[in-house]
Amino acid sequence: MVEISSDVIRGYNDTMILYILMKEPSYGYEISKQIRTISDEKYIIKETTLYSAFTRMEKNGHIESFTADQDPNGNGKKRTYYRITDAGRQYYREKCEEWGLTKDVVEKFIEQ
Amino acid sequence: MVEISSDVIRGYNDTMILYILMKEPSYGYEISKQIRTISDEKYIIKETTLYSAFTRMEKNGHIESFTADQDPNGNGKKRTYYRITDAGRQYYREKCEEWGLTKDVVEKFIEQ
DNA sequence: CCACCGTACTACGACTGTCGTACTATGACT
DNA sequence: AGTCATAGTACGACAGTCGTAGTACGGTGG
Repeated sequence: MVEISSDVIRGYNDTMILYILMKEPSYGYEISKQIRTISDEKYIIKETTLYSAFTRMEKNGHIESFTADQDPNGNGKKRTYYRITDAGRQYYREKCEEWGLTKDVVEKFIEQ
Repeated sequence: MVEISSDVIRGYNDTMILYILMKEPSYGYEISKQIRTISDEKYIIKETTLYSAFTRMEKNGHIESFTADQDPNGNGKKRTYYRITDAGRQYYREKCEEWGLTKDVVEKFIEQ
């Protein structure tokens, strides 16, 4: 049974990051820009929140990091990329399920 | 303009409490039972979370406490009741608006 | 008669995630 | 020469939640 957690955005930052990494590996700056555009500028994740999420998520095994050149010509400049793992995909699916539940619960207490 | 906050359930506990207090003043134990039943047993607020919410909310001016007899016959046993203030009602309305925004944002990152 | 359950809390401390602030470093543009 | 965009790292504060525990009272069951 899906357990409802006590954090939502606080818990859903990880979910947003995973959603982006589902398509292809990416890196911090790019992910933050994507979150901004996908949310229509309504949510701008703080840098520190994002990078501390990476650390946590890598520890949890939801993502893996690797370094790659900034441009394909490979002139030395490196970036840290992240790629979603199977555990991360699994976690994402669970969070999506949990969201349905959470939304239903919260909406019972919301008017309009 | 409504700002999106980073906490949802974490921030919506207060909203749930206010929702209940909109109807009539109530007290801790009763509120916790109502949250459980309204949410169809899907969300059970922890006692410590609830009572620390009361302290915070009274400090914020969203609720007011008063003591009253446990039963109308008034045989000495007292309970701490809480009543919503105008500021609390205002806050509740804002949170409801914010919820619409938050939901839309989160759902852009959710599949299904 | 005593143990336990439901009621109605309070106290304390730990933990987690977020966020403010600040700093580094590079390349492009002006 | 200065500023902006990029791409981060480090550190510490803070808020809200939660585990644990303890108090107190009344009613019910064995």
